[in-house]
Amino acid sequence: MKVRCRFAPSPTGHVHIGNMRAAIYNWLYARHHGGAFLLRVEDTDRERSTPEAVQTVLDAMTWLGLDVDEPALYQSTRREAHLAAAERLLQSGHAYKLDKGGTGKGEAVLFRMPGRDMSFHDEIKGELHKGAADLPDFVIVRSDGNPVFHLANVVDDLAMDITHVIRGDDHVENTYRHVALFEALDARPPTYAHLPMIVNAQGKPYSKRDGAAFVGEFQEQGYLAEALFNYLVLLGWSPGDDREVMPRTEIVERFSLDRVQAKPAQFDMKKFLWMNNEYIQRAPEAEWTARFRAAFPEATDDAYLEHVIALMKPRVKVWADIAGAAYFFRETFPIDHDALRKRLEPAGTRERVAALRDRFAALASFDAAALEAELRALAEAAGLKPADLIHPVRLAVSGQAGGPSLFHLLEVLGRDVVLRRLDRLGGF
RNA sequence: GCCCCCAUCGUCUAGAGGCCCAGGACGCUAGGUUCUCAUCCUAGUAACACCGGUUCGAAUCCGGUUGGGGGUGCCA
Repeated sequence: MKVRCRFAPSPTGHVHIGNMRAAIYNWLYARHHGGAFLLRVEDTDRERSTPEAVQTVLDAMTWLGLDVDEPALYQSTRREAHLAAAERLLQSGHAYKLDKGGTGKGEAVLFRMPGRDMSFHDEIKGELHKGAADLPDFVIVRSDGNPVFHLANVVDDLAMDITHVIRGDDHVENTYRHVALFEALDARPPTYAHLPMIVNAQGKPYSKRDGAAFVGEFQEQGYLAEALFNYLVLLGWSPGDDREVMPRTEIVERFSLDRVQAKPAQFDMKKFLWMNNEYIQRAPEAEWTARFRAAFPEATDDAYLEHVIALMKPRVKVWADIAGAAYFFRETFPIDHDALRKRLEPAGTRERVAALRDRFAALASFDAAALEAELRALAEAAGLKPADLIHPVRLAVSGQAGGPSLFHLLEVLGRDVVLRRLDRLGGF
């Protein structure tokens, strides 16, 4: 039988990384087995399930490259099917009406559990059991006539011909109900796999308070989709050897549910940042160019841009870091005043920088080697360490305490810009 | 409270009775490279939760304890 997996989010306006990991695992399982990956939008909460909220889910999936094989099924269109199933269960004696709790709100439809101990196989946790006493009947249609999640979920999985349900740990206990529902509907339940949760440093469910928790935030902050994909896959699964940074094709090839952990995993921002860096450094040149152009529309000189990228690349860990290269393109850029003050402190520094400026102005060729020779010569003549000149010059031209090799930086900026910024030092 | 699940370095994990006085990665620390920052290189640090069994032999099997997580809705 062909594998059919699904991702069934309720659109809330945000896509939590825990949900996205479930989507990724479903996608991987389907792709590994040459099956189908489907999307079901559980949009029965009309308040929150706005078109924008649905679009957020779609965007997140597109960004991470989770392609869907069939048109999405919107649960809100399925109400009649859900109610028909309830009616069928009523007819077959698997359900009954009751004013549960005597609320006076009218009668709800309750599903009659089998009244025996139950068990099911979980691909991650193994054989799970529960006693009949802990499996009470439950509502499948509210007294207001609306179907409940459990009913809708099972009826839709049936309609979509789902073979494997890979979802969060919070659904483990629901699974007994779902299995019973499938059986009462004369259907074979799908295979289940419950993923442990993603937790924070305190072991509690990872939330927005712990940092970026939604897919959209990672995208906005300049992380790479492939890095997030790779990191999320490794959060609870490993291929069994020491491979970590893997191309997607390899992950698809090696993925299996039996290597998924049964315990919660902590999201480690440090390691994710490392992972992101692995990917960003390998990003195609065209991507780097596009990112720089987007950040600095004034970058029109291709050769110049190429030089800047070469200098900045190892210092960019997240696309947002590109903003730190502003001094290459603009005359107004952030200045680290504390560092500048400190570097200008030693007596005579300004004068020596001014002298250096004049020497730079007179240079026959404004290249890194010549600049370095000139600066070192002046430093030696003044009885200083090269660093005593390098730091103030760096602050003067870039506003920053750190950055690319100074002499290459100066060469790329060019004589005019460098001289102007050194002159400007007098104003500080 | 009751039910279910889980338990290897700080973190993510390898390990399915001897290959493990436990391996890799991130982190951290110390060196190296260097004009700074980042990168890079080298080394180091650090774990089988605890107590009992089973066995010639246990991180691996069993029981208990402790700790953690999930569930316990006419929410999803």
